Amino acid sequence: MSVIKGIKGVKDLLPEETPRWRLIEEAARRWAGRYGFHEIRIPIFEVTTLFARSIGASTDIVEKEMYTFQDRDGTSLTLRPEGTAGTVRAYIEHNRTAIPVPQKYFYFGPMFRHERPQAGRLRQFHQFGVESLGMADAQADVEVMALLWRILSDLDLPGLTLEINNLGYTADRDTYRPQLVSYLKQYESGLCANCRHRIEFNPLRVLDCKVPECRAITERAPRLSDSLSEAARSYFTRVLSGLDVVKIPYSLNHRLVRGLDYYNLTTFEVTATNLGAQNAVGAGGRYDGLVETLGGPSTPAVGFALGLERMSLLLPESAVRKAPEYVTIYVAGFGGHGAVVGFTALEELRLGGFQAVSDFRSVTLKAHLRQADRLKCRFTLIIGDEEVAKGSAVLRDMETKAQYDVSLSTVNLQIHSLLPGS
RNA sequence: GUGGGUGUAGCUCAGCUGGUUAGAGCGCCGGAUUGUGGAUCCGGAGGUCGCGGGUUCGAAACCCGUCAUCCACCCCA
Repeated sequence: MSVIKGIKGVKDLLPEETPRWRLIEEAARRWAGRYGFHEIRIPIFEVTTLFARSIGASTDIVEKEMYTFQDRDGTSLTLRPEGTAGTVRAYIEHNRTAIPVPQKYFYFGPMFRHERPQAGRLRQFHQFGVESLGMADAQADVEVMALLWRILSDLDLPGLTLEINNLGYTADRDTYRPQLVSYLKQYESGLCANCRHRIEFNPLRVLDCKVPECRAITERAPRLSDSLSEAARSYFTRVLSGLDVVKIPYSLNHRLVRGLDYYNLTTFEVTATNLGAQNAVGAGGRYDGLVETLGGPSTPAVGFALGLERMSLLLPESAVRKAPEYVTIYVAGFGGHGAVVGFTALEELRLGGFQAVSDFRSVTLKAHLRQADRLKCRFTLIIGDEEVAKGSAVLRDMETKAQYDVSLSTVNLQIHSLLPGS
């Protein structure tokens, strides 16, 4: 019989790893709550056009990375490659605009992108994301970046820097783009094949190409910051001074251009020095046009997403708290009667609120105690045929090796009184 | 989609320029201790040597293909 294996780039999280994930999720949840964000749970798949329209039809994500399939009636559906589109869709669909206060959402969940797996890159990966809808104010940008930074600082992830850039308004980019294009065309032959292609479709992306030759050329290219309108400049100034006020460290990166089309004004990215090639831990920005693009009322918005796998990669082992020390009771029931009585005692303990376990394979006391030791149980309740005959059991403290006789009829009560701290 | 590395026991790996019954450590089960754990000693179970073809008297080893996986490009969180 052939063994069925998991899908390429799709990972199982085994019990050894889930504690560190919980740590990360709890930190994100805790800080999101403090900043007034509320959880939203949106579907894992949507109509394909939602992503094509929001992310941008000519982006790599939409062009070649989506898991798209046909529903039985022929409509094209796709597994969400990110969370903003679905959140905004839900926001519009449920008329959340009608709710007066600014809407601030957060979400957790798997995202899907058909890419070649690599360190820190999977086909099913997980994001924590935040969307702040309704506020066209620099303080909303700062708030979101502060939240991002607070979560990462809380987890003590090493080697992080927050990079930030100003993409300006659409009109600003429209005046800048021709300048950049004409400059790039002068040096077209020196650019990599990819960037030569980008001159036509997405010239701004040439700015964050990593090929050294391209970088040398773009180093002296006209800068977007020089084409920005006064409004965009002063907005960005307010963002930066806001970051100073709340003491969030950042570094300006004029090359920072996001891979999704819907961003404007503030864009930011947190990169790690210790992550290999996939060094972006989280990223986001302002996307004032998106709600309208998706058919809603004009609504300013900012958000970000964090990659949970990458955070997990960075989280030092020492940060993962040991699982809380439960008082675990191992029940060693053995012998013809002991096994039966032990099984009922095991259930009684659980009903009484204890964490209790046993190993039903073990037929000797020795084997039972070895299991109790391996499972790091604090106590073992020994019930053999002798104990059954006497109507009692032996409670062994695995650390001190002290043993107590307890009556089978009142095991729970007696254990309670014997436990440390009672 | 394109490169490169790696696939031998549950895990980590050894196996010299091809040589016959494929090994170690850890883990697992049992015994020494016929009802008392962790240490020690002894024993045991567990392997299509990723898969398919080829070369050879002989292949885990060499060749070809294929699959998986990791890393990088690319892209991004």
